[in-house]
Amino acid sequence: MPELPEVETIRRDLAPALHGARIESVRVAPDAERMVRTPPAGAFAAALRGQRIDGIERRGKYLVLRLERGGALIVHLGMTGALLLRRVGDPPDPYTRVVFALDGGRELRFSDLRKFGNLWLVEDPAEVVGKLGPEPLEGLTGERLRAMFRRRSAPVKAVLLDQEALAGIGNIYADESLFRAGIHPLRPANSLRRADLERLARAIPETLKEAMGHRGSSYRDYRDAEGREGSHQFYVRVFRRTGAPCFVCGTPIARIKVAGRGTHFCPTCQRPPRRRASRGRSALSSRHPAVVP
DNA sequence: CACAGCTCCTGGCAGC
DNA sequence: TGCTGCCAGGAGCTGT
Repeated sequence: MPELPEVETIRRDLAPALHGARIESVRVAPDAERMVRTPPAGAFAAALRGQRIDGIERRGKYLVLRLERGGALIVHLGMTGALLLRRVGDPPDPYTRVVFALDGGRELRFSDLRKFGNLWLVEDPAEVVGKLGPEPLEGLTGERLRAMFRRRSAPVKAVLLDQEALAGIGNIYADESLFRAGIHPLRPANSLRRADLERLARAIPETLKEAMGHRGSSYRDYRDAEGREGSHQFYVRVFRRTGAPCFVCGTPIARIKVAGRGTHFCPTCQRPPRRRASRGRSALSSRHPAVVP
């Protein structure tokens, strides 16, 4: 699953090759037209023909390809998307949904088994990435997290996955960051104490940078622009290590569901939240019984 | 507004 | 062996 470290790895791979490249033509597979969000696939392909790529940026998990004549091609890789830099005539890549033919006999292929990926051609990138929260690698502090979490009673992991809160963190790095910070994924975000927030503000960029050093994590589908796997899956502390011993204390890693996602943590290193009051009559409410009409 | 739950999509895999 | 049905999950959408 491409999250920030994977998308940034792809961006760095593609940047030198794509800078100044000219798009000769674009082909969208008929069964993948809905992956092109705007404009309609035909207009999308026509408008890109002849455009030169001016630069490639990343915002959260989105890649923003600036076009010389203005506007931007924006790509989100979804769950299983890959952007592969190939040459015309190279062996076909399975699940290729969109092909950008470039000058010099090169091709940029968008392969995506599950079709969760999306593409946009827009005048202003803010139309797509404008609502994203801040970049976690740019000046994250405990204070900023506190402001972000202030009105959020959802589990802290759910808020970390919210791209409008913080951009670029997905399921792997949410679990890894919370482990590194020693915070239980079910703690309500707005219940974190200042020390928790400071540790989390350090843990998130550390986790992301370490993963980038390993060129991302490949579980099944992630590939870089050359089709190679990352290696960070061999270095994760908790993600998909259910039942295996915690590297710190030896306790078996637990797996629960949070915000609909498989969630992995160490029950010893990440202390559970204070249990909520039971739904039955609490001592408090029985002292103040509701007035029955 | 915040949040939970549903939807999309497909290959892999458990269970029968 | 081969079928059925469940699972994985990013993000957009709906309902509360």
